[in-house]
Amino acid sequence: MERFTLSTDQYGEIGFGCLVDAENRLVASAFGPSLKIVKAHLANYSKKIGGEPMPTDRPITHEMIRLYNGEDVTRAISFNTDHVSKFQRQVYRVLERIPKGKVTTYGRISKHLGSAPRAVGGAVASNPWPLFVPCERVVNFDLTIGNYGLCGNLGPAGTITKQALLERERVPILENRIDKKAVWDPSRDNR
DNA sequence: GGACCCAGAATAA
DNA sequence: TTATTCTGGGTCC
Repeated sequence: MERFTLSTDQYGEIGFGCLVDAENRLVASAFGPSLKIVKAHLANYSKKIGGEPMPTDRPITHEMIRLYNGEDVTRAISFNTDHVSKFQRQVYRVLERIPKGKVTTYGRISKHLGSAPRAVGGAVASNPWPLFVPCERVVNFDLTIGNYGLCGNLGPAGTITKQALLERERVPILENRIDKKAVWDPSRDNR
């Protein structure tokens, strides 16, 4: 049984939480409409991968709130990737390269990786590090916002949250649709 | 292996 | 523009 620390924070109505391992690597993060939901979600995740969370305070949730507000983190975050598949890691590596203020589509990522859009959708949906890995920057082929899961729950609240996040990152949005100018292609820009 | 899942894409109207 | 159909690939048992 691995030991993790669970730190949580409240910012306005929103609850934030981070699961961190003994080496100070981020195992998972979550945010949602209440602290209770976030705690339950992370406790459940921890159980799934065979860990035991101990509550503590860590400044990492402050970094999370910065990201939520469309700001940058103040230090490098290292991730514990032990519990995600190889394919997921490939997808997340692409997500991390999406510049702030830009978006890409499931189809573009799948073409870049030689995979299928729905498979990418599945991988993005199971992103353990929302906000730290910017899964909100992936939208539908037709540039509508698409879905966003809050603690694993899909629904209108997720889409509203996703749009708000993108707006704070200064992604141009015209009537529920991303401006074409903001589209970034993983195959064209190999920084 | 095989069944089932997916936060998509393409097509038709 | 919406509704329907078709996908391929990943994951879990």
